[in-house]
Order: sequence, then C-alpha cells, then structure tokens
Amino acid sequence: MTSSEENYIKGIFHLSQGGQHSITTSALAEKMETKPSSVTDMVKRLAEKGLLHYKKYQGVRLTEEGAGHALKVIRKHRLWEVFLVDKLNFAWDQVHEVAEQLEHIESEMLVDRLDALLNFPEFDPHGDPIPDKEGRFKTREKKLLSAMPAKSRGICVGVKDSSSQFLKFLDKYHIELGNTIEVLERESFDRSMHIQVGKRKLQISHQIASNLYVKPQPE
Amino acid sequence: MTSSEENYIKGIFHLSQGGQHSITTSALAEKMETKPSSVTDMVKRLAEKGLLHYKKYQGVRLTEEGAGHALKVIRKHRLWEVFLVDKLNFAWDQVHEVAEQLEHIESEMLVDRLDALLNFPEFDPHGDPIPDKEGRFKTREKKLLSAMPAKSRGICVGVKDSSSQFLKFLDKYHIELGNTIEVLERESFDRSMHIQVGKRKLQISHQIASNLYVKPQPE
DNA sequence: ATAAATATTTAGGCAAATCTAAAAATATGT
DNA sequence: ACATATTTTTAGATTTGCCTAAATATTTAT
Repeated sequence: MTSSEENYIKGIFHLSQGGQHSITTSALAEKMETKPSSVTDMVKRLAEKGLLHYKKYQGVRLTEEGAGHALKVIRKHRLWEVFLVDKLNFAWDQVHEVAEQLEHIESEMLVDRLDALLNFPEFDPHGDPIPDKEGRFKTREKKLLSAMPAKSRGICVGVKDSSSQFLKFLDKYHIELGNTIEVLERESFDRSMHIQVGKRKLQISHQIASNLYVKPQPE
Repeated sequence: MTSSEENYIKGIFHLSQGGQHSITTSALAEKMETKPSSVTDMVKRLAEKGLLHYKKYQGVRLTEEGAGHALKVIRKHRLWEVFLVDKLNFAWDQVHEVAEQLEHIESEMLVDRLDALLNFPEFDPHGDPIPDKEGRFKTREKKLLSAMPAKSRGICVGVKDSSSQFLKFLDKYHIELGNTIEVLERESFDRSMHIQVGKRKLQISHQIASNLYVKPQPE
C-alpha cells in the first residue's frame, strides 16, 4: 500500500468519525487537498483492493479491512508524536508534519518496540487516543469547553484544532493538557468566557473555547 | 528530492568510495538492482538538477552538492541504525531494511535531536562511520582480517558484508565488534585461519576473514 | 415538474520511475 | 584495422497519482 493510499484511507476514517455513514467525493477532495476527479480515480483503486465500498455517485465507506488499516496508520502517527515530544523534546506544535512522514514506515517490529519504549501510551500529545495493536483505544468523557456551563470545572484533555497557531496560542497563555479549567462566567453576547486556570484568570473567545476539550469534573 | 533520487545518489557515493573516478551505467544498474536504461533516465534528471556530472557513454560522478546530499542520507541511515539497536533492541542484522525507509524522512530537527539522544555516535552497529552535521566523519585504521599475518592481533571494528546471513554467522560464533581477535595460524591451501577470540579458538574460512575488519594492535 | 445549480465521473494529458526492444556508440580480439 | 562483442542510449509502453475540461448524474428551487 502506497503512502498516498494510506493517506486517503486515513482521511476517510477521520471524516467517518464525524458520524457520516458515507463520505462524499467532494468532502474527501477537500480533506485531501486535491480535486474531486483525483478522488474518483483513487477510490476506484481502493475499492478494487477491498479497502472501501464505492458505488458511483453514492460516496464511500471503509470496509473492515480498510478501517483496520486506518487504525494502524493512526496508531503509528500518534506513537511517533509521543516519541517526538517525550524523547526528542519537540513542542506539541512541531510534531504533526514529521509524524505524517513517519506514519508510513513499514515495520511491525518497529511500531511494537516503539510502543514499549514509550510505555504503551494511551493518548498522544494532543489528547487523541492511541489504538493498541488490535486497534482498540480508550475513549474518555470529554466536552468542548464552549459547552460547559458557568461555575463548572473540567480537566483539559485535548484539542480539536491541532494547528500550530492554535497550539502556540495555548502555550502563550499557559494552558496545557492536565490543567483544571474553571468556567467563571459566560458572555452571551459574543460567547466569550472568563476562565481560571490554576491561579490565572483569563478571558477567551468562543473560537478558543470551541477547540478545547475538557473532562467535566463534579461540583 | 524523491526517495528514488536519494537512493541513486547514495548508490553512486558508495561506488565512488571504491576508488573509481567515474561510475558506469551498468555498475550503477547492478547496484540499484535495475536496468541500465532506467539508470540512463535517472542520471539525466540528476545531472539537470546539478547533483552529478554526466556525459553520454562516460559514466557519472557526483558534484559537491550531490556528495553532500549523499552524506546527509548516509548520516540519517546510520543514526537510525544506532537508534534501532540502542533504543529498540533490534539485532544488528535487523536494522538495514527499516533504516532504508527511515533515511528518507525529511526533518533536520529530527536528525539533530536523534543524534543528541544517541549521544552523537561516531560509528553505526556495523562499524561504519557516521558523518556529522557538516558531513565529516572519523576514519580509523582498519584492515581485513584476511590481510593480517599469523601471530598478529587486532580489534574487530567492522564488517564489509552486512548481510543478515553473515551477521547471524558472527552472532553464532560470538564474534562481535570490540572483540580482540588473534590470528594463530593461516592455512595457505584454502586461506582459512585459526583465530582466537577471548578464550575461544576457532577456524574460519577465507570468505569470513575477508569480510571482517580489524584494527591491528601492536605486538 | 422541470430548469438551473451543484456534484461527480469520464476522457485525455502529464511527470516520475520503471520496463523491453531496438539503435548507436565504445571496447576488444585477432 | 576491422569485425564482433559489449555497453549505453533511445524509443515507446506501463503504473501511480495527479491535473483540466467536458459530460453526466443528482439535487434544489421555483
């Protein structure tokens, strides 16, 4: 399987996570930053290989085999991200590009030993779960910070947008995974929020709050 | 630069190490396990990019830029080999294939941090020198064991053949880099040798002796 | 319900990297 | 030195993954 094929499979998998039963050609084209006609070409090839179901004009859906393959690529991607952060001291906004390359290295032994070296991590530096050898992964209760009511608290467990710009913004305001975030007040006018992180109080826009996942805490 | 182009550049570099001023199309085709006509196509492209000198029917020679690029790829390959052995406990006969893939990952930061993680190693698991960031590498006095006279001693510092079969053979007879090898006697008939490694005495064929490098020791 | 807008596929082309078969240049042997 | 053998290059084809432009199917709106 080529890198390009793997990237398509991964792209379809991610779009499917959004709840869609079937992924349209144009949605996939946008995700892959390519043209719909190129997508049509590729999905025909992947359908022939049994990795996805495709009927003309009906969009695509991964087969079991395709989904399994996607999980393997995602596992590799996330493990490499952990490696880069934990072992090579990369910042969390610097890992994606490199992991995009490393995820295509083929060697089961490499992946399994890397997993062991990193102590079988369950989440990557952005809070996304890492599938195990069998493709299983932990899920945890999480809500967008923007969906949390005033006076509630949550532990920051992940980001929705993992672009470098957003991650650097979080760094700047010292918001990191594991922090407890308390919602002090919500502004209904612009949907901005007053929050407290540790001892620091700050005001964040809706755009920020709607890209941060927290695990709600009782009381 | 594509992986394929990098592999050609690397192949030419290695062939040039053998002392040849100019590398023929057919020698390169054999090295790359491809056909001479494919080589002609590729070297034309590489010549256009300024990575090598090529005149029809005259063979090829790397430019400064080409050689610099080759050294970078070789640096990455060998660093990854050290990583696989030191950090992931790969055996020395299991690293080549995976390193062939990893050597094409593009990220200067990755390479430099990997180098630091490994404590700036100067030699890879097969005893080959690792170029530094500037392409410089240590050379050390080494001779083929087969060229050592009887009653001489040397420290095993490298292998010429790094095929899995040969490396496994060495494992089987507990010959490893760093061992002191003493030549007890040479058989002129079949050029086999009686050697002593640590406390063990063994007889090795010329084929083995001519693929093991040693650093000759005085007296 | 039918026309207009949108989405998707087809057709034909291009670049990279390979191949085979044929042509051209170089090297070798007597 | 000249014919033969070998090496190298050229020509034309294939596959992957992409493109543009045109054709076709589907969806939407009146």
